[in-house]
Amino acid sequence: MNFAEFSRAVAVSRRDFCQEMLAANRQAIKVKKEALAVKNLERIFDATLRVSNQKGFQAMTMRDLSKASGLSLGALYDYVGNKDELLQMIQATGRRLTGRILRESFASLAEPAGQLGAAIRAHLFLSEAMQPWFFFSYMEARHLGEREKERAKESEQVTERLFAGIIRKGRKQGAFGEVDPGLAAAMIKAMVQDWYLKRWKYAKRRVSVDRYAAFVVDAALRLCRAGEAEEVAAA
Amino acid sequence: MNFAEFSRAVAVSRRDFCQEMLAANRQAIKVKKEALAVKNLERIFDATLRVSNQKGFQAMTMRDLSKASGLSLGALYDYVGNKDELLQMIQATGRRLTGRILRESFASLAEPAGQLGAAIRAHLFLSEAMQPWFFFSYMEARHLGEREKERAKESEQVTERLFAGIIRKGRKQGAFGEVDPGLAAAMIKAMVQDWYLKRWKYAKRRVSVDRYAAFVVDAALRLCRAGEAEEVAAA
DNA sequence: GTCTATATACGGATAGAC
DNA sequence: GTCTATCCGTATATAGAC
Repeated sequence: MNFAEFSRAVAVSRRDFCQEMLAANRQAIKVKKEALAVKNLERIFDATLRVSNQKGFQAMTMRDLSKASGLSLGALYDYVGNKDELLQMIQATGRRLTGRILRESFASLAEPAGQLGAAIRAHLFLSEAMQPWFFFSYMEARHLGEREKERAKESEQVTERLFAGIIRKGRKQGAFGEVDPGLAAAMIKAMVQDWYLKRWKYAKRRVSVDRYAAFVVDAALRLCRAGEAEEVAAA
Repeated sequence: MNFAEFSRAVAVSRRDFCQEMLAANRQAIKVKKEALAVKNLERIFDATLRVSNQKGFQAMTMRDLSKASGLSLGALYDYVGNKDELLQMIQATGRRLTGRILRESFASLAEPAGQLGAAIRAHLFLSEAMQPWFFFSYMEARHLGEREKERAKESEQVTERLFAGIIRKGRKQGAFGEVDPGLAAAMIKAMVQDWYLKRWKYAKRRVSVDRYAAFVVDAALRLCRAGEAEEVAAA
């Protein structure tokens, strides 16, 4: 599976995001016409991520958002309630969407090495398709309330446990060598995260997602085949 | 070299930091008594990181800072000029300090594998000793002006080039196998960064710096001995 | 549904007493 | 050197016209 194939198979466009967001907040959004509401939510969503990812959500004023979205200050408040709710709304929608897609994306494979590769690719490709949200989510997570912050951490750990689970199974089956599944999973997560946090770096070097994915999968497998490699190093 | 040894050898206390900061901003700071100025700078520095790392620098008001540092609003302005200068001052001081220590910390070793391990450890231990600053610096970098932002990116790339240089040399000497030095360096950097960005995670699992360092060094060497490991996997 | 105008509050920075 | 009191700009959120 490469990124082009992934994009064709999974629906994660801005429109999909905003439809999900509207559905989950139907009562709070004052505008009734479905199509219009989605259209304007898209403008708000887009503007929020664009401005926030440049100067931070805190520093973005509602006037900034008004200018960037093309809606007046008054109109904005027909959609968002207040600035804080806007943040919560975006975070919650994103987590729901990514969670669902990740869960769906690797039930099929059986062999641990294949599973690990598929999980890493699913993650990377998802973060590529929704890069602005992933970046935003990471950077603004600590500005949320305690409850939401815990959810964000939990979300990170779910991913890691998923990797760790595959590694643990691989060890039992003898496909992988001696390696701490928890730490190995954390390292994989860190490598995946670097892709959407340091876009500028990889863009500068003209590294594509597909090449990056191949490298990370390779690095992960090397790490997990630790026991065998160790003997070589010692020999 | 473990963390305890590193701590004994290198001076990176909060006091050291603030002395450096005072020296570099002597003309801007109105308070003349050296010892007093350092003491209050420590309180300001400490409070800034504590509050910022919780709610973000932008969201921290000067009133927050006043309360957290124990100095009055008026007194603060005898030390900081304005809020923006405070940010710049902390960033510049930290970069100078870390840059100097890193450069000094591995001239001695000759063999590539040893050098790579030493460089990784130096980085990790430094980020451990100055964790609040590293976290702050990472999170607030994008809120700086364009010029300072470029400096932050440059600072990241300097580190990476350092890793990449060692790997490249190792390949030439035959100590390492087939691996992209640039990407491998980026992965190492990502793993090192995870330590100070996700403290909560490792604290929860009771992973020490020393254990983390051992794991990362091991992972890095495995990655760089790619060529050899590959043959094993294929066999 | 969307706009402009505005009430109300809060933050940065300073003046001047102690 | 440090404090309190205050100025002034700007932010959020709403009311009410169109």
